Amino acid sequence: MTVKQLRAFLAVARTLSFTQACEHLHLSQPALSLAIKGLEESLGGRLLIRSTRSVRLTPEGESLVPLAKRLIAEWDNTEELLRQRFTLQLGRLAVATMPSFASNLLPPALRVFRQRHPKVNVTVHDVINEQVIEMVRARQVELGLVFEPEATGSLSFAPLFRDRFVAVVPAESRLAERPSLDWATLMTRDFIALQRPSMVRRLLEQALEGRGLVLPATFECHQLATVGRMVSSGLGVSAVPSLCIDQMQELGAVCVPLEDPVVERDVGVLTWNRHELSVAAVALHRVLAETIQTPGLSPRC
Amino acid sequence: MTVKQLRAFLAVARTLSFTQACEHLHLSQPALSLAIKGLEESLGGRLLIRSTRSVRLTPEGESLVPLAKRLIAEWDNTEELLRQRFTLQLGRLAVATMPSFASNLLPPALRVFRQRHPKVNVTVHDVINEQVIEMVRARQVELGLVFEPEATGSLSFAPLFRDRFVAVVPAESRLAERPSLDWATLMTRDFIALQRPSMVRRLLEQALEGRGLVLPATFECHQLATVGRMVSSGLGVSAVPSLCIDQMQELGAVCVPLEDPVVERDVGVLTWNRHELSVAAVALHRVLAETIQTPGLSPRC
DNA sequence: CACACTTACGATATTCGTAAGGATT
DNA sequence: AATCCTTACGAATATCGTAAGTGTG
Repeated sequence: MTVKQLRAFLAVARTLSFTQACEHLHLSQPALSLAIKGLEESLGGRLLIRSTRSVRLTPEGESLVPLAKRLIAEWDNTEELLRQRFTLQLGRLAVATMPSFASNLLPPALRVFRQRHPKVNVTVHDVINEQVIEMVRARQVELGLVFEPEATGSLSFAPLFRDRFVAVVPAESRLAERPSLDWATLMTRDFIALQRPSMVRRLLEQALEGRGLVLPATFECHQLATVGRMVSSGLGVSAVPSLCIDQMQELGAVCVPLEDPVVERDVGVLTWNRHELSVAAVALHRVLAETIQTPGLSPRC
Repeated sequence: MTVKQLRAFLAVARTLSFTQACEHLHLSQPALSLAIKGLEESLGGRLLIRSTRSVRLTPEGESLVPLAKRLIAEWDNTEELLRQRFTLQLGRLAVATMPSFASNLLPPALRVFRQRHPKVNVTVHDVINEQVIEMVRARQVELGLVFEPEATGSLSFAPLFRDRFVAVVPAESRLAERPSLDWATLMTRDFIALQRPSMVRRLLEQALEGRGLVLPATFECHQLATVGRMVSSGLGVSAVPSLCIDQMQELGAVCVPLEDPVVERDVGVLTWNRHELSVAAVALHRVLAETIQTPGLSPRC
């Protein structure tokens, strides 16, 4: 029994005429005859009574009609679903992202993606960096947006841009006018740090440790937005990845290049394996690579 | 997309190996490769990641697995169902029969049928002769067991045997010793008739009308079993189709050939159209033709 | 006799298996 | 080097369409 045969049978059952069914099927009468004959032989009995002048269904044929209808309908649905999924006319995609990326670079990228593929559903998990890695590893998401991990293991990391930490100071501070700052200078002020566990916090600690410096966390909080507000309120200074520059400036803080040491790290896309991504995931990855450019310092007002 | 391709895909998805899948499918590796390739092309994307050393599913492939499983399972079920129906390993059959046939000739025929085709479900509607014809015409049943109707219309009637009415008299009656009876003699006694509407009653009335005789219904009842009991109790005499002989004798009445006029009529199978019967219906028709012989008078004890 | 399905047959397409090729462990 | 999938190619099979055949209304 083949799909073609079932379709042929249904067409004949509907029209009760081989000739008419032929047109629907784009097939010649003899070919249709053979198809029906083949179906009947494969099932072991007659489905249609063909007296040269009329076509009718046998009871067995009659019982096959609803079954065949169902079968063909589900067949077509499945075929169409997969086809849509491949052409991104339909689909679901789950990504995980660290908070700093989620609130800065991701939204515009998603906007572009949405414009290109309006039917694809996207779920964004904004969790801390380590959890992103876990979610990719557990295959809960196809893509993860993270700082490059130390050990990728079975995962693969594709960098999007190199992120460099910048100082965040109150607009009223004298530091805000400097063209650049070094860590020693920055740390003469009260420092507002993210609480552990946080990748940003860890990157800072690791970088300073190499230079014999200690992070003096006068204030600690969870959210970058809070850091920005605290700085702009004059409570102290901080240092954040450059991908947060826009957010910090919107919150009223000023970002200044930070050196000695320069703390930098790749930000990119983490996947289980690049080769077995869904079409939707590949498309989003492409959009990310296209839309994201290294965040830099815009001229201060 | 074809059934073969889906089966091939499922086999590879299960084993995650083309080589192993080949054995299950009885196919060579290259043929399998081409089948998968064809499926992927027809759907417009890759379902499997083949690195020379390992085979894995793409997310789209993964999403296809449960759909394909369902599809193939239903496909096989449908195919098997029809095949069983054709080989009478399964099936349903509805027949209608007039009461006299139901309680006399049908049971042994059904026994044989059941023995040959134990999996076929048979529904027997035992209703009056006219209703049998209606049920066949309405296609509620495939076969009807009736006296030959006056007008078959679009139905076709195939006779099984020619039935001749016999007299039914009490065992103690002097009439019981006669080798045969005529109607005039029989009607000197009280007559026990079936109530209208009844084919048996109608046949009698029609036959006697032609001879200027009138049916003197002293007693009337619905069931043939009651007629038998009433006769054997000495309440009177009756006349029944020969297919009821055994039943009457079991009830203690005596059957005697009846003449002048001889009332006879074909009993047979009524169908909508012989050519579009189910395999099961044809089989039962065949069993009926084989097992049923014209009921006659066995030697009295 | 005209219409509708079936059979016959040659052409085309598809599918299959064998053999060679390529890549990874 | 061994294993596993892919590509190449010739052969077998299946399917299709044209043309002739057959039976019914």
